[in-house]
Amino acid sequence: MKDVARHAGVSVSTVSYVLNDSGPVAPDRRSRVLDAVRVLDYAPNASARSLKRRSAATIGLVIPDLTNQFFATVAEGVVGAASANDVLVVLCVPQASTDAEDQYTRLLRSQRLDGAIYLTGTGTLPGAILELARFGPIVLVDEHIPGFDLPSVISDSRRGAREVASHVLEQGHKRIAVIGGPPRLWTAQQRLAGYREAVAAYGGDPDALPVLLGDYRKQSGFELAAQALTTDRPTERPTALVCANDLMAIGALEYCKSIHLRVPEDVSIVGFDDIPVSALLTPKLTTVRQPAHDMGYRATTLLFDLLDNESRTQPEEILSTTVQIRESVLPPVPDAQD
Amino acid sequence: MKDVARHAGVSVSTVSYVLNDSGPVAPDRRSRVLDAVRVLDYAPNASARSLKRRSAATIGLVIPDLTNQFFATVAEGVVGAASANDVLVVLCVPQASTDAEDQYTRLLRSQRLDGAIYLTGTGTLPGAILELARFGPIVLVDEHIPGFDLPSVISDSRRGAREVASHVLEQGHKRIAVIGGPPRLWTAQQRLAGYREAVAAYGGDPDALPVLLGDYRKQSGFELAAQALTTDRPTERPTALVCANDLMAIGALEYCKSIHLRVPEDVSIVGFDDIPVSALLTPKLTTVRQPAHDMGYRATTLLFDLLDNESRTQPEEILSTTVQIRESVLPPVPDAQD
DNA sequence: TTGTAAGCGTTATCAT
DNA sequence: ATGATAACGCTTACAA
Repeated sequence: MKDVARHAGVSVSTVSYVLNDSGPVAPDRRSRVLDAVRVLDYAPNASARSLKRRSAATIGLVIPDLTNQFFATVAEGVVGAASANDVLVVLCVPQASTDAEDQYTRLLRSQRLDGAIYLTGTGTLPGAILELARFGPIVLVDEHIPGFDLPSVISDSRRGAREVASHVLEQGHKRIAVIGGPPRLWTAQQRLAGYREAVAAYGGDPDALPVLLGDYRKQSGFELAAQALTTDRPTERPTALVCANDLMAIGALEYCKSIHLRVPEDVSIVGFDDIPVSALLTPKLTTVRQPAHDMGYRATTLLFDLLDNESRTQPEEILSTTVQIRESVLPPVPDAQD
Repeated sequence: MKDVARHAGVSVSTVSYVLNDSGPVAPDRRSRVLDAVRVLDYAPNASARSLKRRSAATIGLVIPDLTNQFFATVAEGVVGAASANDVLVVLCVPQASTDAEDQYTRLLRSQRLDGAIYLTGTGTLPGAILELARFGPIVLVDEHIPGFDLPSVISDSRRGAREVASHVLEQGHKRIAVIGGPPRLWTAQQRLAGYREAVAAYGGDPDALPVLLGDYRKQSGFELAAQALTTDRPTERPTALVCANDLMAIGALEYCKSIHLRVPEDVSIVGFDDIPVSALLTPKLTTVRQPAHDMGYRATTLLFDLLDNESRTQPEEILSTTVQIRESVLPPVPDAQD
């Protein structure tokens, strides 16, 4: 930078002024500086800048599983919003091995990260998140810690769940089993609540709804489907499986195929998330679309608001979900033969 | 840090020595320092450290599309290796809009990134990569620029391609059409070469192999399948579609379904990559597995080698692929009726 | 409008 | 073995 100053015949502060528009500078000198920058092919040193500014223009993105396309899509939204603001995104994937949240607090405290976007999704304990939030702004995506009003962007899971369950009930299904998500996750609770609302609305007893709890992964969908569909009297077998996310729905679908139960003829299945593969399955999965990209994008702009305005913007945004009706649901066959 | 020094009754240099094991320090004083660190809950400032050390302990990961599970899996490998070395990974997703590679060179030059892992995949022009490589070490994953020996981790695409094509030929298919990838991508060339080798090995004329070139995306698989399967005389319709990646294979599969062509009874399809969804499709896709996670991991350790040893380690690693034989291939039906 | 100089929090050199 | 002290490259009062 000194070189630039010398080359342009001005002082370093002048160079800084033009580089940041942070001071008045005569037009001719400004262009001299710009020229020098170009000639010397100068790039400012970001570390020095961060040191001075006490901010690294970098946020963290905590994501439990990149191969889950819902998360991946959120991530693209985050990166999109961040790079539009010249902010870098560092990828944090909590390894089961190392206790990771501790790492992130260190990252926040050491100024390497100005804030973070946090995606839970497979049951991280909220304690870690709260710890994190003490040291810098963090915004939650599709998660909410009851009692602590952390900023977050969520989708209207409850309504989506209610609607998709209503769709199933509307088709005439009476014996429905739910494969829910990890009970400590807010989304899992919301979806469950939505399902129950639907049952109640159709005159059923929400508390009688059979619920099995999984971990949002495919494997648990498979296992819980096995459990749900294995019954002494076949006439009591559920005719529909309502799954709290697509991955588990896919697991359930696989289980059905493995025992030659036809979907949707023998058993209907619905999921939640509308990850890209869901429309590729046979049958195509009826599910609830979450605006994943948007959620990531909005979460990030919310984080930026928190970062530079002290002025609290609305700390919670709710985006809406839409039911995707596809092939995996059909009216149940009459009870008689089975 | 001054506070820590004061609290421990030592000088800042001693604190630095302790924190970095960078100098001799008496055991008692060392523990006094460690205590002070704990008491004051001190975390070193990373910006200052980078400024001094001229390295940010951060690498870039350039990835064209996170929702592609092959890339996502590579990314997990990268993050795994990086965090094992206390190095951060910043996510770079080239937005079509902004000319992105320029951004990355800035990032490298401004010391925010020590190096980068580069995944092409949909045809970024090599020029950009070379430009990048002038300013810092970058390692390519699953890509190779002929003539420039950039460090890279690749999988043995050609062999995988040869093997999967052989499998198809072995089943008795005579009329095969290839849906290839972007011609400027090395992987696309390799796979094509592999297919041709297989044809030659089976006594066919490799140059007579019908090849349509796509862009590795689902949509182009759909369109090219349409093109390949639309022929005046049905007896000349290909009985097998060999696709250079799974996404295009999936597109092809969708096209077949859309016109009620049964897979694999009417037409066999194979892909490449073995992304997770491929085993979920109906029929399950026969494909070639690339060791994606490993590729990311190894690429990253290679990058670290380049970073601290000047000693050139082997600049190109080749990992092996394995054909996954599944349901989407069957022997062709005899020509007569169609 | 422009330049001088004092930090920002580390690390590393050099005396002690 | 330990402690001053000078960088590292930038921003920003403050002075001119």
